[in-house]
Amino acid sequence: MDGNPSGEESDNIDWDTEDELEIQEIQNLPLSSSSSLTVPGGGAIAGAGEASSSAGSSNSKLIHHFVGMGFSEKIVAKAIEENGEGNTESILETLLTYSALENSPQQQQHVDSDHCSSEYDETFLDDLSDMDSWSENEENENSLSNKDKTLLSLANMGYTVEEASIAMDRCGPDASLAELTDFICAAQMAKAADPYLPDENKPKLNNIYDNGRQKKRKLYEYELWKRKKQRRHLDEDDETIRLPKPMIGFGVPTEPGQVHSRTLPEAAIGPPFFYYENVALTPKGVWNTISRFLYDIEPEFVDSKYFCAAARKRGYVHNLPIQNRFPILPIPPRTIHEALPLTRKWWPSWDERIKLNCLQTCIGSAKLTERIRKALEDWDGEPPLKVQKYVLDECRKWNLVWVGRNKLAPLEPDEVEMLLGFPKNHTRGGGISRTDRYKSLGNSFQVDTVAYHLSVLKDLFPGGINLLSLFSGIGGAEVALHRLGIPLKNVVSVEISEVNRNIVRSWWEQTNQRGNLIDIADVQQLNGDRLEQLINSFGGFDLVIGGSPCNNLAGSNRVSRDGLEGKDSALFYDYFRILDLVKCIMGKQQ
DNA sequence: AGAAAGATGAACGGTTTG
DNA sequence: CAAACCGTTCATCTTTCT
Repeated sequence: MDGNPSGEESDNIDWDTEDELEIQEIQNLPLSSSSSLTVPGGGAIAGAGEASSSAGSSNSKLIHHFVGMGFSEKIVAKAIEENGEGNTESILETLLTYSALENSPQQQQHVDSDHCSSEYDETFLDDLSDMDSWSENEENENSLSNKDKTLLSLANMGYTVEEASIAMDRCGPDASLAELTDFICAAQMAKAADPYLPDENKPKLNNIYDNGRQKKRKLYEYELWKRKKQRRHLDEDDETIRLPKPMIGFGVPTEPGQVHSRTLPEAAIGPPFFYYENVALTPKGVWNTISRFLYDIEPEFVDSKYFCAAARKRGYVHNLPIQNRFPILPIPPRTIHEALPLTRKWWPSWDERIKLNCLQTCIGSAKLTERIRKALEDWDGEPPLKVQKYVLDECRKWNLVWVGRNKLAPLEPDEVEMLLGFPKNHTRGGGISRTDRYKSLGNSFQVDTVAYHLSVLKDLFPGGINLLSLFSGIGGAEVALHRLGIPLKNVVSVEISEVNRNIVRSWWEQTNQRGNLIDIADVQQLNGDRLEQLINSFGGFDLVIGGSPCNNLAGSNRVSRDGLEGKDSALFYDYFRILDLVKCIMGKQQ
């Protein structure tokens, strides 16, 4: 915008030159070229473990568990041998000791399988020793110096200890967290853009699945967890995020109890605005982690039952203003009767449901509804309480509605579309199966809820917005903005599923959008270069929005509810990575 | 015809919270 | 204790490809 580099003596000029100097000095420091923005994540290490460990026994499961934490299989086996399978706590202690002592060449090789630079080993050792001395201090004193606290915060945000300490040296002891992250980011950007560095030596800003770094991060995380546990043991100060009751966040249109203002942490303030969504009911600690990465913003937990006829408990982390929100009109039906009037005729008085439960990806089977019908037709009028209880439990579990005498049925796809705030037949056609419609819808936003939060953008961007939509799915964010009457100028939409991309594309065409829709299949393709190119072409994103995969967090998952480190839910870290890159690139251009 | 790919239906607990 | 939960996997049936 006002990036006018003419020779006026303003504060800006001073800032700029100083910045450049510092960046240049940084480049001369022995900063490893593999120093990159790193965050912990699921895939790589765990995958390697899966491939190499053989099937079946409880022992191999235990090995796998520790390999997943970032230790090598060899060392894990040794530690288990020494401690026995029973005592996981002491196995971990042993593993940590090993990792500090034994940085054998074999292990290094095992760790850096592919794309690690030659400087990598050095970095790894440095960081480990850094970590050790730090954790020793910790145990001796049982309190953190300010410096350590800052270091810890930076590490938690995904930066390496090395980057963090350089930044702290450079920015001085009084530097704020925001200044430090800006500095690190600037250094990374400068290095990535350095025309004198050969490409292969440039840091990969998007390279978050680097095996070795992940390993280091895992160790670091574990140390953190251990200390947290200790602290909790000392004082019962429970800092896990609690869900509000009623679950109305900063307020909903229909209920009293609005919060009119909040103070965002400095590092959280845009540009760009951002909006992150995921399920509210996660395993413990997940929302703490999400909030910590997303600049310590307090999540807003809202149940969509205040917006439509179905429950949908979700957490939203965003840096949007919260004043003067308004809902999409008309207000959608908010009871089952209003939403599905045809069911009223068959609805028995003993089924007191007013709202549906959360709309999920699977529906009840025909066999189940048939069983229920059989169980009900034995009684004329009201069945005994026992039967009522059975039927109601199944109704709530599967969101069944009454479609005939004694006859229950799951919702039709178009009914789900309506409840979630999508236009009818939004997911229909284009070769998508019924099952996949349910799946895509079950994974989507509730449009009215999200739109209520996004409504504040309408006055701020009367000419429309540039949108970066990650994990777009069937385009809940796009539909919400459109229904709010906010023009969409350039939309970059990242979505892995082809049918979902087709749904969004076809919606885009059918609603006669004037803007430009760019779709990308894989978040991994969105690296610093690509983002910079996109941002340069239309001048930055006004909003970065997305809900990352919840399947490893969601309560319905009986198989792989592995938390934020789960195979898919770990993509949250890509949301953070991309958001932070956008923040950095846009910050730099101003 | 037979293989391959796709669609459908059914069985599968556990964590967290109040 | 009740109540809720953006799900995964496997067998079987159906459709499509060779």
